[in-house]
Amino acid sequence: MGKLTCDTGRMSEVRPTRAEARLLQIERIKSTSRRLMAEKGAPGLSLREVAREMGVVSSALYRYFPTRDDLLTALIVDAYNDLGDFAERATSRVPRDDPRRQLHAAASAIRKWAKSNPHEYALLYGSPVPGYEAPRFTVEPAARVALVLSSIITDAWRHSDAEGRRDEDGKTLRGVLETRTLDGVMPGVTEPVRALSLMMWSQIFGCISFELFGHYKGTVRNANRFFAIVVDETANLVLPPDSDPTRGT
Amino acid sequence: MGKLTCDTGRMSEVRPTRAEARLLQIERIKSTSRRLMAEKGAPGLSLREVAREMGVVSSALYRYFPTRDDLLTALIVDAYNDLGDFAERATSRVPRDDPRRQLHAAASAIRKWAKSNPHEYALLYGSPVPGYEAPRFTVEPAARVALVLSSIITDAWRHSDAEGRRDEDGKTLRGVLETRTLDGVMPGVTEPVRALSLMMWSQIFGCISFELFGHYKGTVRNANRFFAIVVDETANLVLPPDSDPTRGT
DNA sequence: TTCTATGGGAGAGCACTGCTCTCGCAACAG
DNA sequence: CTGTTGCGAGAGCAGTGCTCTCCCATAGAA
Repeated sequence: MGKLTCDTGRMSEVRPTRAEARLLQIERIKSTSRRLMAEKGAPGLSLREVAREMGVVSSALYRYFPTRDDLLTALIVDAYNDLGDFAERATSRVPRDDPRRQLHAAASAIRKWAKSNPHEYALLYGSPVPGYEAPRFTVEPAARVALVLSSIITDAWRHSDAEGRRDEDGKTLRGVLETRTLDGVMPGVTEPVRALSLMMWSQIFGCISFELFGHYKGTVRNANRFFAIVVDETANLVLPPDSDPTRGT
Repeated sequence: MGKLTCDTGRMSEVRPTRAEARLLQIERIKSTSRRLMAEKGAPGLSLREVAREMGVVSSALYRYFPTRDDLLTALIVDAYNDLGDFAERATSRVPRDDPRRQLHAAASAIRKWAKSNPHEYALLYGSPVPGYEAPRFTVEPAARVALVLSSIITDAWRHSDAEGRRDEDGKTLRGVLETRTLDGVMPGVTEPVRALSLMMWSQIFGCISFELFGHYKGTVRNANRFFAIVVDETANLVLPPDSDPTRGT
């Protein structure tokens, strides 16, 4: 299907080719779905409504997505990538020698994205759709988001003179983490710091979920500042002690 | 695990009265729904299937729950109470002078409940059903769960000689938390400890959600021990330094 | 006991959903 | 110019939440 006949030397193409039109239509379906999802939420997303909105009959969509779940999967992948991009860009705007501020920037970006795309956030980090098994190719875009946080921590330790916290008796953490994965993602970081990084990861998303899903109602008044405090506290656990440029050494 | 048995307790009457029959039928609807939900998940819960399972026509259910959301709300309230009971009982089995073990017991109980009732957990702490606004009377049962954790911490500080961490400059935490609520729930606990307690709360549920929703796949191998480590680390933040009976003073 | 009001199940029906299938048209390839 | 292929239209199936009407057994009043 993806065969492009490029040797025909076709010049000024006013109309898009079949393959281009297909990609364009896929993009139109996804953006319409995103718009409707923003209004009514992911589980309420209706193929028929998407079609109606596009001025097309519902069965036409099945030419592009064989099932509703496949459309959702495409939206999930896009959302992961969007969030990953957003967090990466926010992080890269902070000087590399200030990992604490980098963490704050990354975490705030994630939270900001979540608050402006609540339904897509819920799709990624809320309850998984029952009976829906995330396909293989969603894990790589999903990992990008976590990678933003982990690489800040890894870099901080790489450029630090401090010794990472060690597993004192050497037994506490044996077999707790998947070393195979983490050796690649957080090279040179001690096991306890890796564990605390995973802890920070779930802490950040736990906070955002609680805020977004309304569990803080009645206890947290200023969610912005509370979130900043939480990030700062967990940063203390995962960053080397000499990592704050303003704070001496 | 805390399953509700609908027992009229009345022996004199062979046939139940109208009111009793009604309560009994409500209980039957809820338990059938719970069973189906355990198989197919909350969003896939179908009134018609519940009715079919009960050997009754679907419209009959509307005599008891005016809408599907009302049935879900009833299930949510029951689930919060069930989880709250379970966590309370687990906590009360640990001596009061060991708050750290109490926290471990409470957190483990919550996690255990979540793993044996994953769909109900998702209903409580996953993405909220879109367009569904949790009614007033769900917040009290919801608060019970958080109360288990917060009262362990409050008790620990009450029976401790240590001074709770103070808000040094007095400005950092001003207006961050809802003092009105927390004064009642965590009396005599300093503001930073309250904030860290909320942090612990979302940390615990964040971990459980990540584990249950599959986000730890590829990074955490032994979730039991990882969870214990996380609880222990956060316990360090919220408990008074002299609170461990085994550790001197 | 008799009468009547009420509660609750049965069943039809409406508008909606995901999904399948067939048909016919238009753009492409050889 | 002649297949082949891609794609939209439309009908149709089984399922959904929910409403409405009908009808009967029961509970309470006379």
